[in-house]
Amino acid sequence: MMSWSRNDSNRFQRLSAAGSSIIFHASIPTAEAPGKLKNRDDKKLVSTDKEKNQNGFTTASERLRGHRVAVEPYLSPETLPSLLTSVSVFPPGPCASRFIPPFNSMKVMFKCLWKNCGKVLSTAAGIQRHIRTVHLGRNCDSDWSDGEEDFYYTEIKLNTDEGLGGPSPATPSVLSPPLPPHPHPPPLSHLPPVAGGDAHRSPAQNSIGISVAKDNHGGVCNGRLGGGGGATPLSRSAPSALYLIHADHAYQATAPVSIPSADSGGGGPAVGSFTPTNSFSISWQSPPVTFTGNSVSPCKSQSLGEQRPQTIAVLSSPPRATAAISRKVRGEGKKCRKVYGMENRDMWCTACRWKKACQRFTD
DNA sequence: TATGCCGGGCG
DNA sequence: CGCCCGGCATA
Ligand SMILES: [Zn+2]
Repeated sequence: MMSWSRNDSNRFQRLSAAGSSIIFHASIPTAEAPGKLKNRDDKKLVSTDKEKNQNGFTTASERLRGHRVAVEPYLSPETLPSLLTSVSVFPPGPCASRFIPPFNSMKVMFKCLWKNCGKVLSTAAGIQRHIRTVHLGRNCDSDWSDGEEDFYYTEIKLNTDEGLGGPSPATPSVLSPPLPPHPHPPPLSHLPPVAGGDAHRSPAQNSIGISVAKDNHGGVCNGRLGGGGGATPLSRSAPSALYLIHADHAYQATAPVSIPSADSGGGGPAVGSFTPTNSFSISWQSPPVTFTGNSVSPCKSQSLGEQRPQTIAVLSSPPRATAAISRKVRGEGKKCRKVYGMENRDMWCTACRWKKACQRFTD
């Protein structure tokens, strides 16, 4: 007759894994398919619960969980109800840095992210003007800008060697043996295709290119989320993942969601045993923390070559007004235990006696 | 460390 | 079910 109220959806479950990932996508995936993201024109959705379900990254995260990967959402300022989610791809090896490597010959372009546009210009001013006039309908004179255009275009870096021709999404091999030290990381398009392991593909066109690797030698983990429509590894809508996007809105706050590794339980030396079976959710609350480097695995010795994750940013629906829905925050009010004390345990409500959620002092 | 309570085990 | 408790997140 009584049911214990539990906010399972808000609970974090432990995940046994070490590793982190960065999701990237060159444009807001708005195609009509599972996992699609809504453009923020949809202001109605802002701050609503529905909005949260709009973003496919949650889903992506959900799936990543199966591969023991961490997802780090970056929140953009509240004025912009958009979310930058970053997931980095860690190649195997003991030391995975999460900084963007200096690419050889890169050419910076600016791509319009407006749905079905994709116009690419070589100057920021140009793209801004394009967006302002074409998409935002601000014919007004030149200069006026509230900065909104910024969110509809992105800076992309193209490898001039490969050009736009090869629509091969970045799919770092993660199962292959660690590469020898390499002064310069190879161009994205040279990355080997998905090596062994299970390659998961979502039928969605909006799939987010995700490749994951565990930086922990103990476990093997290779997953690829999305990237292809149907059975083809390369979707024509996917090539966007090729770009090394660089969202220059550096003011995002981070809300890192990392997956703790192994077991911390009392006594059991369970290091190395993994059981990725729990549910997973992301808290949109952004702690005052900023980017603090790798939180997953400290670089240990071993002179193996180091590879870096490719980092690309992504826009998605805004969390906004989420101050409340973070993780279960223990209620302030004192409960039976504290009120009556251990010695008067018989005065506690039954729930408290059974170590359940107090039903006498609810908050 | 203390508190709150989820998840699971037992009868 | 009622009841208890390990273990974990949080304060
Ligand atoms: Zn109580």
